[in-house]
Order: sequence, then C-alpha cells, then structure tokens
Amino acid sequence: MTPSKTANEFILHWGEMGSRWGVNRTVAQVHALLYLSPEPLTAEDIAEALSVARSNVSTSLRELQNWHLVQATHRMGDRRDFFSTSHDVWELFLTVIQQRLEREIEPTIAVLGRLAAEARAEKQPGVTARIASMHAFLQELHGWYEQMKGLPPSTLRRLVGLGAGITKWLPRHRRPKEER
Amino acid sequence: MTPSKTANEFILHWGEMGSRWGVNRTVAQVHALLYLSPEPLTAEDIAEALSVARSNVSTSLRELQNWHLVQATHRMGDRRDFFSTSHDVWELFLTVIQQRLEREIEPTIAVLGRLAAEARAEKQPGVTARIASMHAFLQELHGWYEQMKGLPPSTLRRLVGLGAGITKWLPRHRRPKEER
DNA sequence: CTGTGATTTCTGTATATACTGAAATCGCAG
DNA sequence: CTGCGATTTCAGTATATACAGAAATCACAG
Repeated sequence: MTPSKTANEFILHWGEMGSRWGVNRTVAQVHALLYLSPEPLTAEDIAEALSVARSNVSTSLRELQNWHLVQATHRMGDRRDFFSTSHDVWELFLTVIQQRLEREIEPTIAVLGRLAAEARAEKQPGVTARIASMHAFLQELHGWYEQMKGLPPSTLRRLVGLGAGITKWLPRHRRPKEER
Repeated sequence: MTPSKTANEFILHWGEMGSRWGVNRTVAQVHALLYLSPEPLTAEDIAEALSVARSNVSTSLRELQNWHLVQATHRMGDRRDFFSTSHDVWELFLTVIQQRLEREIEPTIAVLGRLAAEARAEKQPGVTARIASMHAFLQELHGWYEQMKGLPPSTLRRLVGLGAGITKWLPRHRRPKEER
C-alpha cells in the first residue's frame, strides 16, 4: 500500500496543515491516507504507508476514533481491524467543528462566564466589560452553530452557495433587537 | 501592571486555548493581556506582567503585529513603544480568520488544485475525485467568506443573530414546516 | 560624535511533545 | 489451557519549539 507520488504529497501537506491547527502531524497524515484510500486499511497498512511505528499508528487511530472521524470495521475470517473515514468533506468538516466546540469552546464559555462574574465582584468595570464581550461573542457563535447544524445538509450547502446573496432575501433592515 | 487574579486566569486560559489552535502560548497571553488592558502597554510592562523574558515579549509582539492584531503607538516625550489591540471581539475574530485564510487556506487551495491535476494525469480516478472534492470544498468556503467579509459588520451580526432563522426568508425551496 | 535607554537579534538551553521498540495484554482457535 | 496473531501500553529517546540572557543594533538627546 505505498501511496502514489501525488497521494503522498497530499498526505504530507495535510500533516503540515494539521500541525498548524494544533493537530498531531501523524494523526493528520493517518486521516489523509484513509481519506484517499478507496477501501479500509489495517493499522499495519498505515504504518507501512507512512513509515511510522505500528504503535504510533495505534495511538493516532484511537485519537481519530475519539474525534469520530474514523471507524473500525471487520471482515469475515479476519481478526484484524480495518479503518476507514468518510469521503464526504462536508461531513468531516462538521464533525471537526462539532468536536472542537464540545472540547474547547463550550468549556471556555463556562470559564468566561465565571470570570466575568468574578471581575464584576472585584469591581473592575473595564475588565468585566471585556471578558463579558468575549463571553457573549462565543455564546453567539455557538448558538449560531447549534442552529445551523440542525439544518439539512442540502440547505447548508445552499446557504454557503448563496454567500452574501442571502442579504437580498432579508426583509429591510429593522432595528436589531438589542438585549442588555 | 500586575494583572488581577481574574485577569490572570483569563490570560492563562487564553494561552492554553492558543496552544490548542497552533498559536504560541506566550503570543496568545500577550494578546490576552493587551485585550484586557484599558490602555496601551510597553514591552516591559508586558514582560513583567507575564513573567517572561523581555526578548520573548519582543518576538511575540512582532508576531502579533504581523497578524495585524496589535498596533504600536507612541507618546510625546517618550521613546518607548506602546502596544494595544482592538477591544472589538468581532474585529479580532475577522482579522484572525482573514490571516489564516491568506496564510494557510489559500496556499492549500493552490496545492490541491495542482495535486488534483496530477492525480488525473496519473489516471487515478478515485484519488482524483477525493482531492478534487477537498479542493472544491475549500474553494466554496473561501468564496463564502470573501462575500461575507464585504458586508457591513451590522449585517453580519444580524445574520448570526438570525441563525437558522434565515431559511424562513429563502424563496422556493422545500424546508421543514412553515412558509415564508 | 558620544552616551544612554529602548529594542531586536542571536545562540545555547530547557521543555513539551512525538515517536519508537519492547513488553504486556487481548481475544480467540485449537 | 496453550499458543499466536493482533493490538495496546509503557518507558525511554529523539525532535521540534519556546525561551532566557547576552550581545548587537538602533534612535535620539546632548
């Protein structure tokens, strides 16, 4: 299972991208390999294709499974695990967003809520205001995502396709409801 | 300029978040400190507040300036640089998005375009299709952003505020319940 | 020019993380 | 139970990156 030259370049680039976004290079490479592969691969296939230790692949696969990006499947009469990932880019994207929200954004929102209260108690109006702004911003973004993820994928794609064009369909600007 | 206990917690959390997203911890902390500070700070103020070497602050500030997140200002009769960042969270967010697009997504789109062509030339239909899907996806997302960034901030906020509610305004397309 | 404070650059070191290879564990067949 | 392939865990090592402190540079006042 030696990837072609092109596949290899893709995998290397993806690994590079991963590490820039806080994802372990090998983890990203494993995912890229599975994404390109037409059929599920064993851990050993992967180790060989990427020239990394078997144990390293094992860890990376577990990580990818925890992120719900990779699934293990089985074959009759074969005790090995076969790993695969979705080929639907939108699905992958939404999974990553979902996970990063759950693991990082939601806890951060909780912390900021607490810190805003603390700053208020400490009578630090400036700090309070800025922490609260950040808190409100993340909540807003989170709420937006929560609504979006409920939409059928086709609608989602359509919205992205429209781009700024959606403004055409909006009713004339009413004063936005400002809450405290 | 010793930050209060709450401010400190905010800064530490932000540093932690930064490193999860591929941003140097100190860089993120410096930005967090400036975000909370009511007025511009000197590099020395920052080094003291964060207990890091002056040189480290210098490097981090340069990085933040390259990202257009921090600006240097000056005061009459004072040779030192004073550094500040916007207190507008939306503005900060859009700046980060813009920069990451320019530095990472756009180059990636270019690479994927080339790789898709290569794979096609190599007669690898499966690989070609998957690289092309990824390429198309990133282009779509990029195009969407390009259109969105042209909108006035007020419209942008309004769209986020609407969330999935926008679908209510879309013409001629099957959607759950309700009619426009 | 010279001196001085501010700032940056540079080099070596520390630290966090990734990674390997070996050992331990698992799960099943015989 | 025993043996064996598959997988995971673990401990030590390697590597990449962050960081400190010293040296160099800069900018300007006198």
